[in-house]
Amino acid sequence: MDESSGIIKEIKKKVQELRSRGFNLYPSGFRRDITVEEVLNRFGKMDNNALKEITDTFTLAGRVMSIRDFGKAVFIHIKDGTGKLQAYIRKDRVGDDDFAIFKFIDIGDHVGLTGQLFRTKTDELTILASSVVLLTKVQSPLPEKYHGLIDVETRYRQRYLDLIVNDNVRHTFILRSRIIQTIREFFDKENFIEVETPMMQSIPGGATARPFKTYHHTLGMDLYLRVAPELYLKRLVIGGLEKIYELNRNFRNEGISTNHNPEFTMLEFYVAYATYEDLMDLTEKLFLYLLKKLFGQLTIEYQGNTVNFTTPWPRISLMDALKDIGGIGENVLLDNKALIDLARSKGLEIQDNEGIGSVLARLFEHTVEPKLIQPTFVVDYPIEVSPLSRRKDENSEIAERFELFIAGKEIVNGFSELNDPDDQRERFLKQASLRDSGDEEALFMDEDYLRALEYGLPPTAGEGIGIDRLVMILTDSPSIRDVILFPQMRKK
RNA sequence: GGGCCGUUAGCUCAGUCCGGUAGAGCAGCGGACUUUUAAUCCGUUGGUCGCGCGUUCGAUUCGCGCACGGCCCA
Repeated sequence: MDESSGIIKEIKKKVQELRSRGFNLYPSGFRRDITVEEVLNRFGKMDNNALKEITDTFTLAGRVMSIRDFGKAVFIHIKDGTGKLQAYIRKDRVGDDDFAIFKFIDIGDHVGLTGQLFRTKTDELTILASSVVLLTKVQSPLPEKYHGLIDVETRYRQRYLDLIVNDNVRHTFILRSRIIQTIREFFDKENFIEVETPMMQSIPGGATARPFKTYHHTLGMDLYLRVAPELYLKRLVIGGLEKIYELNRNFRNEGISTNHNPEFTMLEFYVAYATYEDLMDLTEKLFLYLLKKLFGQLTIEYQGNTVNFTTPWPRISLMDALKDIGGIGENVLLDNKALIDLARSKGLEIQDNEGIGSVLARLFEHTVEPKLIQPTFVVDYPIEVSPLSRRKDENSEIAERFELFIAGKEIVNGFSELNDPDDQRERFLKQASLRDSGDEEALFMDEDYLRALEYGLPPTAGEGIGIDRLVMILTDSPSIRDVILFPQMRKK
């Protein structure tokens, strides 16, 4: 314990000194009667003459963020959950004893203050303390006030420090909360109900992704953390819950990058008696609601690009996107061997038994996706990469499916649901054979889900929205770790 | 999995190319100061230079390996 650095030793010395004087460094029961934000709202525009009329005293609490010591008087800034306010503590106001104790204060300590408001010479609204109490003593120093905390590793591992020191981080997570709240509000208004389905599943399903595996001791069975709630939500539609959504965590045992965290937040929603085209309309409506409510405008800046959400958004087929945006010639698109050669020449690893639908999808990811800055729906995905989607009536190799791209990122995946149990069984079988040949992302055969489909899933459309990526775009954050409070890190 | 970069005081960073056991600012500590706000002024403490091995008389510096992190690629 005593191997701590000099600065920590100094603080611990103060702690000992104060304790030996019988001081409680962690008292309970202090109550504030106003927050910084309320002070600023009520008195932020008053000049000193107006403030003199206010004879009330106020009691605030907050963390000490800076100290300017003048001997017999001290200026500090305190910060509470709503803002920052200066306090002026004078020996002749708080008394010799309290002032002597106050001299032990460190940056980072929580204090309670009572006093009246005034403006300083430099016109800053300030509370002139008539009493000061220590509410919580820090025993570790805060990062420096001016440069803040920059080291990204420390910011993620000790997010509390990041939040204390970096106001923009705090704003990002407050905005994240408001985004999620507004999404729920939208779906409530649209008469959806929110449901919760299992995170621990005996057969993981709903997305082609490698799952995390765990074990239930009492039941004596393997369980998987869900990669998607999809198959359970469709069971509920079968059960007659016609408009539902779930907004919660998914887990995928895959790499970590600026766009991927092993656990991430997903919104999925389902509408009975609707098609994927209806969902594209609903998605536009949702985004307009979010943008207007949160920003009061339809354009935002993301990493130097202006993104304009004005509807309608273009709807372009995957093949057209490859041709017009990816710059791939029509003759190549229609020639399987040429496509595979092209993909390999771009550095993609294509297995010999890989289907052409998969090659197309991966070429799309590589050549088109990063270029889709403005909101764009891409439609008509190959059936091969859409094992839960309904086939188009006019082309059985194409799915009634869309994805939405914004700022070069896949944000949304939606489709008309496959509700033919026989077709679904065939798709599962195809996935199972992929799994047998080593594809750990392929879907598991799910007899229980097939049984549910036998009872009749009405024509239904469903959609998933990656909430973390959406929050990235709406908060202008370059990495998913900037919008997840505690991103996954290696053990140190 | 591969490539590149980083890891030095509590924080933010120099120094390392060209080897001789380290500096600054802030923070801290002591002192002065009752309207400052990156307060100011005087003085001052603080380091297993990420870890290990190697080369060398001598390694924070050079080499190799490892750990953690970042960016890019797969």
